[in-house]
Amino acid sequence: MPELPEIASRAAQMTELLAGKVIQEITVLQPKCLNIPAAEFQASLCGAKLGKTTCRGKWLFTETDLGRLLLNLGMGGELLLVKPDRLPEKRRLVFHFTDGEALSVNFWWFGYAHFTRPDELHRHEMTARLGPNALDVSLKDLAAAAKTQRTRVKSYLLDQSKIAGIGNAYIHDILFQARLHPLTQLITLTPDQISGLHAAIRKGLTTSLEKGGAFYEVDLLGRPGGFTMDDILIGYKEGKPCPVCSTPITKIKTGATSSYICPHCQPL
DNA sequence: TATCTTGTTAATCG
DNA sequence: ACGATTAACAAGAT
Repeated sequence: MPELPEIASRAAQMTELLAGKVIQEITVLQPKCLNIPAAEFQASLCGAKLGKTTCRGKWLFTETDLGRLLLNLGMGGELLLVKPDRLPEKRRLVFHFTDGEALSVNFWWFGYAHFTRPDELHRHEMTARLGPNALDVSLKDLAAAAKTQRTRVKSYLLDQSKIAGIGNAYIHDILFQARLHPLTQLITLTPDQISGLHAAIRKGLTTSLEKGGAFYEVDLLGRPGGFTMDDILIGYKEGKPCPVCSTPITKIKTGATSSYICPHCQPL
């Protein structure tokens, strides 16, 4: 559940469904996703009472009275609240609660479940450098950054230390709505283009956020998000006509990632 | 079999 | 120092 819309809706749901639960036992099926030895992780969180869950970028932060649980679902994953006899086949970690329910954690590639003690919150390297959530970045902030940051617009948007929460799925439509080629130098943007980009970020993310995230991820109860392919303008629609000018959408390589663009609407 | 992928870090080059 | 690029890492689908 990689990007901000999924993470933010999941955080809200976790607070709603998990706050108040007490961890009784933790099953660790994949120790590699932890930041500390499994035994220490289990000992640290057993007996913890869960508080609210918040998010920053692609990270979920669940507060407990014994420390903080940090989750990053990597390139896709599931958090499922189930009865212990209904656990999914694929799982890396299971939190058993004293009320008889269980939270199963899985990711299909690269994910993290980390723990920090209350006095070490600031020492967590992987989240310490995250920038503000994408929806909290003001037009003024973006304009200021665009004056000094010498990089390509796509690289900038994906840089979690600058803006947190945008990934390589939502970025296609964000750049399309802003009418910008991914490889455009940020520093060359006009004030109009910057305000267009700011609006496109908000539009691209809130549309999905309001629908509970993307269809390819499910919530704690196993329900898929309401943001479907029909809501996507050009992303993953190679060869299909651009909704604005009907030019076929193309897929191009942009560094290590791919980008879907309308070559007519987003010239370099 | 080869290649793709919603993420992040580290190493390397210019 | 900084930006760009590549590889690596715990998988699964096509």
